[in-house]
Amino acid sequence: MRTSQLFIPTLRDNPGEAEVVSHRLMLRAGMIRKVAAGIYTFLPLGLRVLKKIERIIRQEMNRAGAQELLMPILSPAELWRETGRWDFYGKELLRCQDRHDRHFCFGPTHEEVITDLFRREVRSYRQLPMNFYQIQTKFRDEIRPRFGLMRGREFLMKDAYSFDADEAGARVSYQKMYDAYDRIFTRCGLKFRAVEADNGLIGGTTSHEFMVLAETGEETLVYDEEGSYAANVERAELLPPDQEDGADQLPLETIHTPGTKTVEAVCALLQVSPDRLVKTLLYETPAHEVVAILIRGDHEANTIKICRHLGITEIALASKETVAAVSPAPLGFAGPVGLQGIRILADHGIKAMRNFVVGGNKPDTHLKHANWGRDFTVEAFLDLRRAQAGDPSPRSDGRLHEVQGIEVGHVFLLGTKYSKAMNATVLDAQGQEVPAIMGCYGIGVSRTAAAAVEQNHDGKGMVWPVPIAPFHVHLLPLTASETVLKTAGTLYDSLIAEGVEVLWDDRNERAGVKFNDADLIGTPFHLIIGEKGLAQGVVEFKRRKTGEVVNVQPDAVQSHVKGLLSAYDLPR
RNA sequence: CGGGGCGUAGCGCAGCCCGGUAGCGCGCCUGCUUUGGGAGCAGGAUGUCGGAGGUUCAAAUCCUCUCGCCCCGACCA
Repeated sequence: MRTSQLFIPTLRDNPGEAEVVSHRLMLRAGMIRKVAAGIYTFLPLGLRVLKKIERIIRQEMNRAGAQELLMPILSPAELWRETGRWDFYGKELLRCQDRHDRHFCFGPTHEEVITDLFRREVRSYRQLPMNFYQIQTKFRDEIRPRFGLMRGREFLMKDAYSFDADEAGARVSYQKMYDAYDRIFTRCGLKFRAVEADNGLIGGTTSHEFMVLAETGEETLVYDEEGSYAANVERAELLPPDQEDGADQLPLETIHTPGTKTVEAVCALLQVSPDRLVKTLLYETPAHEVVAILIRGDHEANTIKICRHLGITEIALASKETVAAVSPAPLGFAGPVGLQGIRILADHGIKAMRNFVVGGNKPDTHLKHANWGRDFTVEAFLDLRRAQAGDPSPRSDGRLHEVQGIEVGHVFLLGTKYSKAMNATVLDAQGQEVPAIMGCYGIGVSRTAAAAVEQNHDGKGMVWPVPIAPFHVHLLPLTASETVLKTAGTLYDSLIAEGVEVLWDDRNERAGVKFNDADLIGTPFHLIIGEKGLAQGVVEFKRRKTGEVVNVQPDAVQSHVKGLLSAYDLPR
């Protein structure tokens, strides 16, 4: 493709609207343009990347036995009412009405639509397993779209849904998808990690997230170097301590600690380390129950774990007013000793502690040498805190490490949540009607493109992994001289004939402009043709990622490129 | 939804405090020269100053309302 025939409006300056690197570079490289908050047009170059990713996904989904179909963007309210999600999904579900005042929504996901299809068409366990997928535009009316393609409202997603007659079959279907995802992101040329994840509101029992590793990722993952455990930090399990502190219990001491509201301040004043302190966090449930959570001073509470233990979906730190109603202590001085009428749950790290410091449950007071059991009663010791680097792995003798990631895929074993709600059943071998066991599997296609940039860029621009690069080779004739143009034309034709995707910068621009645009666009290989090289009978091949340059004779270019590309499993 | 910031030429910005000719750089158009890391010279085009009201002889500038965008938080497959 010639640059003169491809709309690539590159920008020299950083657009003011973009903060994160993928957003900035994709705008600058002329890949995307914003239409409204979280809504983008893909320009030709950006679309080529999406299509590459799509091709890899299609191949691997098909190989895994899934069948492609295409569902509508709009779906009728009735289906969503059946599962209760018409109300439950909240404002993220963008709704509209047609001319007959019938209610519809823009699909944020398609469990309802696919389950409706399934129940109408499939009768017998003999037809299973089945797995349907589509690559389609989704709409989620996010509270705050941001970071360009990373969290758009309209985005391209691959979603798949598996149906099985029994749990064992469902696990096989799940594993197939897990393996397919592993191949997909590997083939995309991305560094990623699959981690155990929280099922959240979608329900079900098992889920894994596929995370592209990037410092700018919003998600935090923990893993042990043995490879035995990797999880989203919000999910990461921590085992109870295996031994308790056997020290003698010392007498409780009251200490005057005016103005020391933070863990740091208390530790500085009392000359103790934070791991000798227990903080008392007062949370309020949606039903206005106040719960005290005890966490070691150097640890952080994990609200998702707290919610799971309490069997609720959301919880927030109690307001000043609520705190005042249950404790005479102002914020910063809450403590478990003498706390009346509310549940006290402790992270199991507390179980190993003796003679620790707690808030005094009254103004300007802390207590030293507090002990659970003697000074206050804990309803239960549970896993309530957020994992952090250095914590012991729950599956090995190793320690956990932390790394940032971008969620690009999520696989769920759903169970029967949707099939039961919508009465999607098949007859099993005994002639009994059983609800289908479902799984659902998503890949954010446009987000994968953005994540690839977050992971692969430098000061000059993007550095695309070869399999998803918009082009393989960027052909850069540096002058308009006859020999240079002739060589460029010949090489272009010979590479195109071999199926190599070449972007030929045929603009009458100076070398610097072409180099800078090429670096910005980030095509993996630059084929540079200049007078200097031709005088010595060579053209130059530059690898974008390393800047490494090799001279090649024009005759040898075709085989050289074939050699370079043969190292990759390219989508066809 | 809470907090913060920003809307002035295609892009990046200045001007606003202290009201009085709408500017700079890049880009764009024409011509000539130039051509290995964002060229030079000469000439040229481009603005409902986000929108609506108000104050004023006079509003990009002051006031009120509104719309949009970005960032932080809450939230999130």
